[in-house]
Amino acid sequence: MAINRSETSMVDSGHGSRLDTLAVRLCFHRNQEICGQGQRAAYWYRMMRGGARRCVLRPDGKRQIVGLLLPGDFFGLTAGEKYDYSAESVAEETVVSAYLRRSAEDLGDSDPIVAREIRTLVLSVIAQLQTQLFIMGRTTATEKVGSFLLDMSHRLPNHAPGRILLPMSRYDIADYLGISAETVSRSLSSLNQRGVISFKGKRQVRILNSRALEDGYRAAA
Amino acid sequence: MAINRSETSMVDSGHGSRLDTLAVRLCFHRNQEICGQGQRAAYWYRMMRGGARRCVLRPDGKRQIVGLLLPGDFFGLTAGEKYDYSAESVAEETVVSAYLRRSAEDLGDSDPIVAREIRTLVLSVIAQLQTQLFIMGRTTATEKVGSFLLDMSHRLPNHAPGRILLPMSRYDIADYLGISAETVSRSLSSLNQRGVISFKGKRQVRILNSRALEDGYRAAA
DNA sequence: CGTATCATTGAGCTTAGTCAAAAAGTGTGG
DNA sequence: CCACACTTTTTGACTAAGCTCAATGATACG
Repeated sequence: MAINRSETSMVDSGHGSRLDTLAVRLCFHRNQEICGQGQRAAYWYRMMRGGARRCVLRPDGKRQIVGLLLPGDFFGLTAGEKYDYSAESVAEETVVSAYLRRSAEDLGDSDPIVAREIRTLVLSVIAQLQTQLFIMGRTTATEKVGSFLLDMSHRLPNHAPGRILLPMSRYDIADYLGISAETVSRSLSSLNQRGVISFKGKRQVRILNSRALEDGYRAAA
Repeated sequence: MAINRSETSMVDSGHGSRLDTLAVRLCFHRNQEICGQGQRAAYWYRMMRGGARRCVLRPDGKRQIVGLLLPGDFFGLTAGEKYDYSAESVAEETVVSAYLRRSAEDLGDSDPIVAREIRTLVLSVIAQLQTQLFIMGRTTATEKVGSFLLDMSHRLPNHAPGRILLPMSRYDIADYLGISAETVSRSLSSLNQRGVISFKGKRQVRILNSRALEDGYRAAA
């Protein structure tokens, strides 16, 4: 509550979407559950500010992060009746819009324009998931971290180009990329030393050589 | 053409979907391109028989497999105007249904039931992608291969339970899981020796202990 | 029967994970 | 404002997992 520097971005919700008339605004602190795996999927959500991790519980009890939700991202969309993952806020002052699923679908039935809007929105989720698969399919840890940073720089458009303020911890990044937190740290240090990125504090990153990140920069010696 | 033992499955296309009236049937040999990254996305597709790999070309020139398409799977759905990946058949006698995108969307505009059908179909693609992310997020190679086999056994429902006929090569599996082909082979051999799976030939796998695969079987000693 | 592709196995090397500790932030209460 | 506890991040040393290179078996196809 008593945070003055609110550097997280806010999505413009007033772009005239007919769906937005259904939106209800929800606010969360850090590490709060927005929706839970197995619960009835009554709402669709859109991240408006802050961020969240999408996690599933594995049979062996460990949590696995299967996505990061940033401003603009829709989530909680499922074909079945239940959410197939949980979403937990990673930042203070996380704000999401909630759309009652039933209302949204009814609106889609009565209005083809809304139906197309929903379809486009769902297709954008697919595009995001495919990008994530691409990142995770990269071979070395440094490549993954590099692709991750590039993706973040595209999905967090609020700052100056090439400047990123990461809303999540190294541990979240590690679980997201399927590597250890120590390796994330080492990769970042390596990229920093080589002049590919630079830091201001721990969470603010500046990309100096995006080409090197794209090409899958291999640490030589 | 001259293959008598056709062990690939065929999806029942006659479940009364109104979309199916638009379907055009296309047949492919092995390693043929069904749709290409960057081409105009004029069609939606559904795999009916055989299989395909979904690949993207990386900036460094290497291909990366970001998905395997099996009977029942829809693909080629994109928010933008172009396909963001290529699809290449991996089996002989691969059959896909093609739906002219414009027609499908028009039909969705005029018929809310079709609109919901499309939405459900797109949401099922999301579920599939999430499963894939879950598999790729597993830590060890043997866990990935194990999860992969389980996923295949669910997505290839044509055979007796626990029996899988893999339509793709070890190399395709390797690229799909982001590990080397040798490691795939070693993991399979290890699972075989430990009695978790068994082989009949190279491509036909039987799952003997699905629990061990789910739990993320760790090779001890 | 020969050739090409696919699959398995081995040896050595590189990468990343694990365990451990130190350093740098962050928040709280005195 | 400072001391303290707590979390996050970095770094180091060691270990283990998986990659590369290479050779050997299978399998399919002409």
